[in-house]
Amino acid sequence: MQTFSPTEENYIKAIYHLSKGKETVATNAIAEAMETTAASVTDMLRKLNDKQIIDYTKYKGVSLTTEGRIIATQLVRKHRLWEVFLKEKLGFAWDKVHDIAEQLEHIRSEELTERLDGFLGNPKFDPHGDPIPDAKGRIHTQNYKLLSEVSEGEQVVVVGVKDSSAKFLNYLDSQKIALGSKVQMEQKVEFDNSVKVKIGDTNTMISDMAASLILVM
Amino acid sequence: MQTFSPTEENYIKAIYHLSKGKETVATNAIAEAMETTAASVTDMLRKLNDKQIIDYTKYKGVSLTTEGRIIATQLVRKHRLWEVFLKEKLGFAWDKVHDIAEQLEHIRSEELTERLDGFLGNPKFDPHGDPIPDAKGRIHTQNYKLLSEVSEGEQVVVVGVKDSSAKFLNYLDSQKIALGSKVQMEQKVEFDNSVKVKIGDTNTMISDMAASLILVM
DNA sequence: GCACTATATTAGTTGATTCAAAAAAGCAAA
DNA sequence: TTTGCTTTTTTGAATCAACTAATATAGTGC
Repeated sequence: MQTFSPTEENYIKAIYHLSKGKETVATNAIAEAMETTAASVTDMLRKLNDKQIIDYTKYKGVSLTTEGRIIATQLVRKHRLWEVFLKEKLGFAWDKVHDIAEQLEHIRSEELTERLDGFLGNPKFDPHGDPIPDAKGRIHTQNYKLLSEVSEGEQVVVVGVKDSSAKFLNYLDSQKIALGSKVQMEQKVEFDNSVKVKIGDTNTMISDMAASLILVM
Repeated sequence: MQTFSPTEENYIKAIYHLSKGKETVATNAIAEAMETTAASVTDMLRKLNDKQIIDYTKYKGVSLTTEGRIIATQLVRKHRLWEVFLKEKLGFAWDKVHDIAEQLEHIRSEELTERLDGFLGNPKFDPHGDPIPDAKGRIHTQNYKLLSEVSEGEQVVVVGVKDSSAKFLNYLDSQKIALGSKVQMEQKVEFDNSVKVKIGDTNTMISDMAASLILVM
């Protein structure tokens, strides 16, 4: 299996992020994002094209190949998992985690990534609220919604949280809310957007703040 | 503050480890340790000498300067802290942690190191039993001894453990042994090397296996 | 001083990354 | 379809880190 230098990986990531929405990414767009010149980018594009990471046609922009997309999502996965670790476990402020994660994402060890994921409780979102791809590179944002968005009468299952601090997890514990819990939306209070839900046989009030951090489907 | 490439850092670490006991380290010794040629080493020595990391006199071998020694111990500190993390938190086997720590030790962030240290409970030893330098680079091996080495009648204070797995820490908890606990050695049993100690007002039997993992002074 | 070993120097290679300047391609309006 | 403009590519080269083979020199034990 071929490996990539940190610089190559950063190019791959940049192309991935710039691809959002667009079919192809322009050379100049990459140059701007990487704070370098178009000439350097063209150089790297030829290299990544040879390695079959991108589909590159001169003057026509680039797109990631399937393999390129896998590499990119794995980088994003690692980056965001490390961000969760830095914030939730080491207590870094959420705005300080990015730069260190930028270094940590280049550590090469699949086993490390998977063990870290498990250790963190398979988080679905990083401290900035961005979704974390799973080991296969899938991001399932669209399937999820927030508990605060569920309609009255609807029954849903808890699949994740956007905040995995000890404080919030303890709160969930005390309310008997866990991953996999079946939750029935009983009533939505207009006044403060809090919600009344039924979990098992008991009714519980949950504030809007908490309900906006609980992911369900 | 000047920074160093991973390769430079590896040279510094090698010189540090080869300095054990000796006054100076020979070029060839470094070449062998780094699996390279003496010529490459000489190159790097000149470079590190210019950066004031080592004292280098041609044909006379090298030694680390004070600054070099600080950098080396910080690298060792980071390496061993990450090893503890990988083993105790992520559940890696002790013989698998070295290679990944070899990568992680090059991550640049003092705050990361100090927060990691705190998160791990300021461990004094890595999974191989090697001592972890503190933030100031000090290694206090000589002050410590194992509980199993204490003489009858002696009173000591618990300052660390060599195994910080949940299993062992739970055991210590149940025996009311914590960091800072005063322990009086009552009796050493010759048959199985277990020890009888007094903690507060209560007497407890501790097996040789456990007593050999508890650091006291 | 001789022979041997350790070390240093020289001169050059490789690979990664970058860039300035010039050329080419694409594009769109006249 | 020509012109003018923008974008992109190519060219040619520079830099840097790391390394090495071959050669020269220093140190050391006898």
